[in-house]
Amino acid sequence: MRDDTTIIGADLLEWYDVHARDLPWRISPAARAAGVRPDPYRVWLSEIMLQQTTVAAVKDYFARFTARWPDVAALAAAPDAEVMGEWAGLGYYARARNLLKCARAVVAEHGGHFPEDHDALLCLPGVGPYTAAAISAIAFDQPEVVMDGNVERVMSRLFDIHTPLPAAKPELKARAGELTPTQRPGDHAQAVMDLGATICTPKSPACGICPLRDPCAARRAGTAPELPKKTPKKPKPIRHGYLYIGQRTDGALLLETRPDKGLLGGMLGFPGSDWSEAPQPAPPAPADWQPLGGEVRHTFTHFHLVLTVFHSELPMDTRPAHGHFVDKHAFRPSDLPTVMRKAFNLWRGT
DNA sequence: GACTCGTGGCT
DNA sequence: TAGCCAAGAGT
Repeated sequence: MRDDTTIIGADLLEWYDVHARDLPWRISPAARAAGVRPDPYRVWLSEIMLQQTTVAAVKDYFARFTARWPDVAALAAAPDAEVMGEWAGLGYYARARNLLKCARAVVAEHGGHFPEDHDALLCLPGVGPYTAAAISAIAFDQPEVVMDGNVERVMSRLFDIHTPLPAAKPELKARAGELTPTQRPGDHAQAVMDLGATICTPKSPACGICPLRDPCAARRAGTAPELPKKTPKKPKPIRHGYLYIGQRTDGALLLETRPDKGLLGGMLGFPGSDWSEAPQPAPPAPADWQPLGGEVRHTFTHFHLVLTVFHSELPMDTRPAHGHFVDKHAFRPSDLPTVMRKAFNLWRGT
């Protein structure tokens, strides 16, 4: 039967066959039709990187990761510090910690192959409802309902749903489920996301060239640009902190590997105070610490941070209370998360 | 359901 | 400029 949802699905796939984005981790719809299957490892890696992260930001990281670790076994065997360093700058570092846990679990518990079963995928570290469904759909062509920000936006507009997020999620998922076909479910999932990324965009949606402009209820009602509704966000407080860049006489830098839990967990950084309204100075070793001119300003998801950065030369016999010295030639600023790299650049004058 | 958890680009 | 936004997961 050709009900409305079937027509929408067909129009979407027809559009996708022509307008699918060419992405490094993707099999084109033509190749897919010819029987080429995506590499589950690359699908998984891309989906983890793409969580709350733009395609543009992911591309270079994906290329470096796959060049350095071509398969899940290679990644599983990598030292933690190398993976965290390669992830530095991409953000949400729990993803990198879970990435390694997941790779090692796939090797240890699944013989180095990603499980095809949705529930088994959901048990893997860092794989939640979205990613499990995405891997099932894209890598294994299973008719799972893939719900991400794009799908939420497209569904809320297609059906003119004004219930604010996140309360609207169950209804939006139900609508998405009705549209999910049994034929080419993987391409369908990617088609909805491509539509959301290129046509049904958050601001100024290109309704005039949308393949779903006829059935779209929000287009008809003129409400597309204001959907989906969202519950208002809290204002971000300002926190302050002190950071200490110590350089030993031989050029080695005093750094610390941050604890796995919490902000920037598992990442390399300069030692410092807590980040709060009124932080206590916390030099990692007694020295003549001097403040750098200027401050480091950085905004995280839920607060603004202002760091006062101190620097000092440290004698060769320094035994720091916190952190460890990293040889001048072994240190790569690119191993630092962005806020720490800002402090490094302030010190070096860039 | 409410928080925590990064970053860079765009308006 | 300041806020909004991106293929969410874990607690």
